[in-house]
Parts: sequence; C-alpha cells; structure tokens
Amino acid sequence: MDQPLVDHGTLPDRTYEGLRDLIIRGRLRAGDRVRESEMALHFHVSRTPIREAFAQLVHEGYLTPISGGRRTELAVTQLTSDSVRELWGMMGALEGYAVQAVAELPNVRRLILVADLKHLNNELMDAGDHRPRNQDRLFELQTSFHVRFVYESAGERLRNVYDSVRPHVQRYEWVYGTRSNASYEPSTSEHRRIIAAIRRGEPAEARHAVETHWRNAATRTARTIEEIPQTHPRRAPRKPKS
Amino acid sequence: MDQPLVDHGTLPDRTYEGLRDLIIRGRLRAGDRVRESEMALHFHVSRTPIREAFAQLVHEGYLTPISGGRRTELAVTQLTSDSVRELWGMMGALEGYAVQAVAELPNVRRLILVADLKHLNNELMDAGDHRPRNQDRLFELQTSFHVRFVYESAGERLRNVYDSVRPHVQRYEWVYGTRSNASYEPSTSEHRRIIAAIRRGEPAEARHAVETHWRNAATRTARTIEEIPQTHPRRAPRKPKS
DNA sequence: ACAGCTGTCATTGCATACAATGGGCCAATC
DNA sequence: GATTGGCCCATTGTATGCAATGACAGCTGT
Repeated sequence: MDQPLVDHGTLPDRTYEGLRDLIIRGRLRAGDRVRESEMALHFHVSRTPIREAFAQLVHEGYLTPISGGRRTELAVTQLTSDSVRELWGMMGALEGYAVQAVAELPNVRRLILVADLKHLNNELMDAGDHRPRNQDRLFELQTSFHVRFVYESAGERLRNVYDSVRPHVQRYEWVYGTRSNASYEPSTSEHRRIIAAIRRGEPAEARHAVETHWRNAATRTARTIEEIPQTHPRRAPRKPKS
Repeated sequence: MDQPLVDHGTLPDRTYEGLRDLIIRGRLRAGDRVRESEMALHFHVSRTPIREAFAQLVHEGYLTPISGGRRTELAVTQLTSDSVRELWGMMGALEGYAVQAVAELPNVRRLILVADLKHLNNELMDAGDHRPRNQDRLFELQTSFHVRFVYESAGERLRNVYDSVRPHVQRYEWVYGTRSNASYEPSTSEHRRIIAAIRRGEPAEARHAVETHWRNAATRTARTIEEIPQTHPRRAPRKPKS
C-alpha cells in the first residue's frame, strides 16, 4: 500500500516524486485535502521532508492553498479545460522549438532517431488496439515518444522546463486514458507526420507537425475534461465527540 | 546590508525571493558556496525556511550540488553561453506562443496594449541613452515591456512557467547590462516591430517578430557571456587553528 | 430555524536538537 | 617531495518540540 520510495535521492525529493505520482495517477484526486502529518505517516518520514515536498508541489501548481490565511491548508489542484489548452499550447511551443534543432541534426543521428520513433509509435499503436487497455503501458509509451526527440537536442535548461510541464500534462492524460475509450489513432497518425518531417530534415515542417499535434490533442483532451464533475474541496472530517 | 524581506508571504517564500535576487543581481556570484547556517544568519531566520528555499533554487537550477554524495553542498550555478541560447530560445517559444493570442484580441484592448508598449519602449530608449546608465531602471523597463504583453493573454499555467524562466534570463541580462556598453538600440527597434505586428493584429507576424527579437538578443548576450572569466567553485576556507 | 459568536483543538509555521556524512588537514610512509 | 590513510569537525539530513492560527462544533439570542 505504501509507496516503496526508491532508495536514491534525498527524502524530500523522493516524497516529492511519490506525492506527484499519487496526484498524476489520480490516487489523490482533485480537491482532496493533504495534511503534513498524514503524509508523513504514509511515507514513513517526519514532517520536515514532507513540508519541502509540499512547498515544491504548491510552487508548481499541483497543490493549491485553500483559505489563504497565514496557516495555509492545501488541497490537490482542480482539473480545468483552460489548463489543458494552456499546457498543451506550451508543450507545442516547447517541443516545436526543440524539434527544429532535431530536424537539423546530421543524417546518421537523425535516422537512428527516426527508427526509434517509428518503433515507439508502432508499439503505441499496438497498445492502443490491445484489449483490455493497459493504461500504464499507453501512458509510458505516449511519454517516451515525445521525450525521445525532445531530449535528443535539448540542453539542461530546456529539459528542466520541459520536465516541469510534462507531468502536468500526464496528469490530464491519465484522466483522459482512464475515462474515455477514445482511439489513439489520431495521435499515432499525427506522430507519423512528425517522424516524416524529421526524416526529411525539414525544421519548419517538423515544428508545424508538432504544433498541430498538440493543438488537436488539446481539443480531444479538453472535451473529456469538461465532462468530469468537479469534485469539491473536501474538508477534514471532525473527530466525533466520544 | 541585510535584505529587508518584505513582510508578506511565508518565510521560505521570502528567503527564496531574497536569495534569488542576490543571485540575479550578482551579489552572490557564479561558483560561490552557499551554506544553510550562513544564510540563516543573513536573513535572521532558522535553517528550516532556508532549506526550503535552497531546495527550490536547486530545482530551478540557480544552485547546483557540488560533489553529489548524500550530503550535498551547494554553489551558485555557472553562467554559460549555451544556457543563454537555450533560455532565449525558450523565451522566444513561450512569448511567441503568447503573442499570437494577443494579436487576436479585440481592437480596443489591443490598442490600449499597444499604447502601453510604445510608452514602455520609449522610456527604455530614453533610459538607454541616459548617462550614467541607470542599471536598475533599464532592468525594470526591459522586463516590464515583455511581461506587459505576455500577461495580457496568459493564464495561470503559462504565467507560472514564464515566471520561472524569466528570472534566469534576468540574471544574464544583469551581467550583460553591467558588463557591456552595448547600445539598447537593436532591442528597442525590434520591440517596435513587435508592437507594429500587434497593432495590425497579425498573429503570425507578431510571433515571428518576437522570435527574431529573442534570437538576435541571444547572439548579443552570448557574446558578452563568453568574455566573462569562469569563476571556480570556491570551497569553504578552513578556520585557522587557534 | 437560523445567524452570529466563541472556545477548542487539529494543523501549520518555524526553530532547534541530534545524527550522520564526507572534505580536507595532518602524520606517517614511500 | 609526493602519496596514502585516518581522524576531526564543519555542514547537511532528519526528527521533534513549541507557539500560533483559524476551522468548526456547539451555544446563544433572535
């Protein structure tokens, strides 16, 4: 039941990852209160590392202060279709920027990359057709495809920003994947256009293909999110008088 | 001498801001060791808020762990021309994305914005001509111009990412401003092209103007950064035996 | 019934105590 | 003089203590 908390990295880092994962994978749902002591118990650490992790998660927008006094209680941030459009727009902008450099790489390296991308996309197609859906695998492949080409050219700074946006996207993708039976076909076929542009070494086309992909994906995802009932911030239940 | 630490927000947040400002404005220089207890003394707080601030700054890349054991010592991250190219590229991508939406705003709102931008750009031109240079003012105006139009259309998520990248850029701009006597003319004239495209309501042109501006600025800034001698990570001096 | 008030206590904010690590000085050795 | 090994202590990592805050149950008056 407890997260294993892989044994490398500092405690705050690991609890940060653990908590973020609980949120991304919907184990902690939008509106859920999170308490320091509760999470300290859950992760078998003291409140100090938890506090650091919380601060980080607030800063990045996974947790939101409710009732903004000096003593701020925290809850998991709501999902909104506006956020989808913004996040997807940024992914388009960032990946579009990255893919331009990728399309200008020397032939050999580009063709190796293209082969990898084709492989990943094929696996994604297979996984999309497979029944019952393996949500974790789809999730993994979806991410791998994009990370594969972004990391090919990105330096430290871009990675940093990209890696801070991507988990937000993943949170929505998780909901999309578990909620809808929508085909992964539009996505994989858009991926093929991206691959083709990279193969031909056309920066402008590659960028356009990436941006179009994210724009379309935004529409698909936003529709799903709008159907989800808002869960209200649930307050702590008061311990009944004995 | 001590930072005043404006009295709103939590202690960790305020020390985070304070520390980041020390780094951006070169008061803490690339390679400088930072110690928890030292900063706790400086900001008149305990180590706990400092730790949170440090964690944040590491995550965002202002501080870098040196000697990655379990007990990680921290130093201010080096300035590199590679980072300039990446950061400026991202700013181009993000602002380019934002400015498209701005150029599609209804006429009235767009024209008010255009008037503001012209005003800011004129002030920037004046400040650029003024001798002696008022570095703080140039710094302020430079930022205001860009923030003005980005915030005009950006939602919460974009602001969050934008605001996390911008201070990095500012750190380099500060160095550029204090190191070089380079004219602000290229910059302000590129600003005018951006303004013109917004006024005409041309998203594609506006985006192109913004991207071109950041690409050119990258070249100007990278040149300056490359001239700066690398300061080496300075280790803690050992207290002499008494 | 319902609005406003109040005391209580769950919970957070910050400080500090204690444990543990590893950097670097020094001595011993080659 | 250069190199190795071992110890010390500066510094970080984590836990815990204590004060302050503000949410809410229950009371009171209308």
